[in-house]
Amino acid sequence: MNDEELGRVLKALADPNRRRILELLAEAKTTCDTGINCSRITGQLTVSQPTVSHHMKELATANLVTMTPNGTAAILSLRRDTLETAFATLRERFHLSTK
Amino acid sequence: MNDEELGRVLKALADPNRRRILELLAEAKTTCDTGINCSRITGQLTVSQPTVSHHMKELATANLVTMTPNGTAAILSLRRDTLETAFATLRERFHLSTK
DNA sequence: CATCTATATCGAAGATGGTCAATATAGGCT
DNA sequence: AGCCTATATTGACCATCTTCGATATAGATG
Repeated sequence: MNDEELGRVLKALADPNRRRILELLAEAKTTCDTGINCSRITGQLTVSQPTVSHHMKELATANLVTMTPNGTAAILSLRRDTLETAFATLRERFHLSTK
Repeated sequence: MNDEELGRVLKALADPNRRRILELLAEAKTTCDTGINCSRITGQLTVSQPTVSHHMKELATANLVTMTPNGTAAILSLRRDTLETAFATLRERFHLSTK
């Protein structure tokens, strides 16, 4: 992963609301839910719908979530692979043990 | 690691110049150098000395570097433990495998 | 003490970022 | 067609961030 992509991921992770969104997606996956959409997320946060939409776009641009349109809504899912790649890149750049 | 500390770490990592600083510290350590100080870092980057000083403060606040004063200069070192803790916290929050 | 080198602080400028209300777009349903 | 629900876009506001020049502080050294 190059520095530009890494920067997008880290900038995306730097906001508390975006971290919360990713957390909600992670939880939704493990509870074997039917899936979570933007309006469900808006219900969980204390920010407006346009703000959530903005954050989702940032997360999608950073390849941290995929948004596949499904009718009116969108199926959201966490890109764990991108997180893994980002962590691996950071480990390499900072000479951390690659355990 | 709580969300506030995590936020500081991620925000610190979100800037390219700060990532470069951490990288220089990581390299300095592995090359068994006598150590690197702020002026050496200023020489490697394309930003001014006050800017480097500002970034060092941010990195120190995030516990990503320690700056122990040594005479006129300062001995800088990378806090790998903080990085490890941050990664572990993110892994836990996003339900990634804790390998 | 004077001076040099290293780092920090101040104050300001410009850029970027998070947020909202208002509005637009678009798919599904009656 | 008309409406409802879900998401996106626009435009603006305010806060934060990065950066700089100028200056201050402080330790070392002649």
